[in-house]
Amino acid sequence: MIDHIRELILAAARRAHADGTLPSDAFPDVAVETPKMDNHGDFATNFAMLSAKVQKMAPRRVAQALVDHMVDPDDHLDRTEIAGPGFVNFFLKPSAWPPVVGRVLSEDQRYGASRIGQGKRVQVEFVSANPTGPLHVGHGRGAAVGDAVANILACCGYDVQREYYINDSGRQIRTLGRSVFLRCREMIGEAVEFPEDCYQGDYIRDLAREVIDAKGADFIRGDEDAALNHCARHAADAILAGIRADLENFGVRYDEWFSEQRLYDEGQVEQSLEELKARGVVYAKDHAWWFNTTAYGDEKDRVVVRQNGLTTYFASDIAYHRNKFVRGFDRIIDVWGADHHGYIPRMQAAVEATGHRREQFQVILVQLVNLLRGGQPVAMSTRSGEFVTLEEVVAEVGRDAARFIFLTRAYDSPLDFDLEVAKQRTNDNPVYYVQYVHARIASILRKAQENGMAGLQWSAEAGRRLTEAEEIALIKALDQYPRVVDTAAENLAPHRVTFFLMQLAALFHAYYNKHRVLVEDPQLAAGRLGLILAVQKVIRNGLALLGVSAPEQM
RNA sequence: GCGCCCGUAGCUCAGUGGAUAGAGCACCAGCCUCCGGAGCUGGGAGUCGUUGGUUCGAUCCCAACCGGGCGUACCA
Repeated sequence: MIDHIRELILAAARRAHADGTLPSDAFPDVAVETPKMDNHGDFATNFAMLSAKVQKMAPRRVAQALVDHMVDPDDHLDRTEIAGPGFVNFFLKPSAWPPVVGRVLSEDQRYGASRIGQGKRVQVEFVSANPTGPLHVGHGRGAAVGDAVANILACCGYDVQREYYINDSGRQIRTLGRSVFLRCREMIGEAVEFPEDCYQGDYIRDLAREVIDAKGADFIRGDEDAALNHCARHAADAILAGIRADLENFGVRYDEWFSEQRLYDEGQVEQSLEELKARGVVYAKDHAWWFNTTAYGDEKDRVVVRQNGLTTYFASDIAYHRNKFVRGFDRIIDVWGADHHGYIPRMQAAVEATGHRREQFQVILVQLVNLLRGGQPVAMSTRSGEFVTLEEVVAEVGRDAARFIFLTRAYDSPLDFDLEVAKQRTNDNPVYYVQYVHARIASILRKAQENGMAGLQWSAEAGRRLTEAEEIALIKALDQYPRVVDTAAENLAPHRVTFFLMQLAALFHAYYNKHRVLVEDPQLAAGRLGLILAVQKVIRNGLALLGVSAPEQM
């Protein structure tokens, strides 16, 4: 509907320019909004205020020119008015709204989809936790955000790929191997001092037990390098398998699991460094190689090859992001924990230095999760080994509740996640509030079947019977949904969808409590059944974007 | 010190330059012979951290300051 209003405004402006009322044809981007107050109409535009300067006319006179030239072929407008400093307010006839229901019903699962992505290839890389320990709740938030962003972009016409980057080389894996190896030696009765910089969690002991069971105590006592390597490989493989299982259980499926080691094996790290040396942005100093990231806005240059000849993590990350573009993505999005924000400038430098535009690379910085139980903080520390894993959270509160709650905040806002609240089936817990609408409508539809009302079909005639204020309010909300999805895509902000769904759910519950759907009058019943079916479809579509199920019964 | 994020109702948070700033929770008072009460209706609550600036118009953009979080490795 909003696009329709925009067309009316633009057409009126063109007409006004054609007959000389408006001197300039330099029209601003037509902004149409839905005013907060009912007495400001269903839609309003600030066209006149934005145009005043270029038209050299007072805003209210520009507004008058628009109103005078407004043509309404569909007969949707009840009236227009000029208000305040120069707003043009549009009041629609009630009859303008019901056709929206018909559109939702016919577009069905496609309702809300758009083509703003123009088929551009975009990659969303998320979670990418090092395979040195199980996923925790923070990773869960990143997974929920990344997956939902990918869903939303796909819905808006982007060609989306989901990727997990596996940090399977480097020091952390060696530390992991050493941690397991030392626990092995402990278990076969040797006195060892377990260093603080090793991984402390109980899962390390479990892995050590597996190694001993498979290879025997003599293997641990034998060649130390061989044992260490085996421990590292076994631990990394086992932990990665666990991560994959956790994510699958969380409803996240990746298109690609990309190995860091592969970049080394294929010589891509070396190749990208050589390219950067050739371009003169990587230089030698103090027996190390440095990337001139300050030239791209970083606060200091960064080492890519250390004095000892080993590459840094940054070096492989340069190669990795170069590789992403080589694979043909127009745009790449990384989802990181907020504690990595200091890393952004050097990564932007890498993207630009490898010949791409800064806007082609975006980072979603997800703020931390405060895990609570009954209002009390739950201790979370990887070092002490005391943390609540994603797997445990999902097992306790369920996948749907976890995903929904992760998406009830803007990602740049810290999130309190209370386990007790998350598993409660009360209105403290918004996921059930929304899902309940879907189930309740399903129940009404079942009831309609039983009552022999299944044959009632939506029609324009039935739509004309939808005149109650609550019905118009619901339809207006349905009408806004496609714009909500577009805005969520433009801002990479899934919580917009979450908030919309809670609002739509509230409107439905209010309607339900006030009006009966299954009434005697067949036309009215047909109209109301069509309306609630449309609500159900939008709830389902929206929940799907969030990766949350839409149950028929609860 | 420097950099990034955040300061909005008692609490948790929405609000990507528009008119009189919203929701949930909490608190108080009501609503089930009727399609699912995991629901609904009504009520109070604010110098949008402070001060300047840009603008016809600022919670939103800019600057400075105050307060909180995070980061500031030849770690990953």
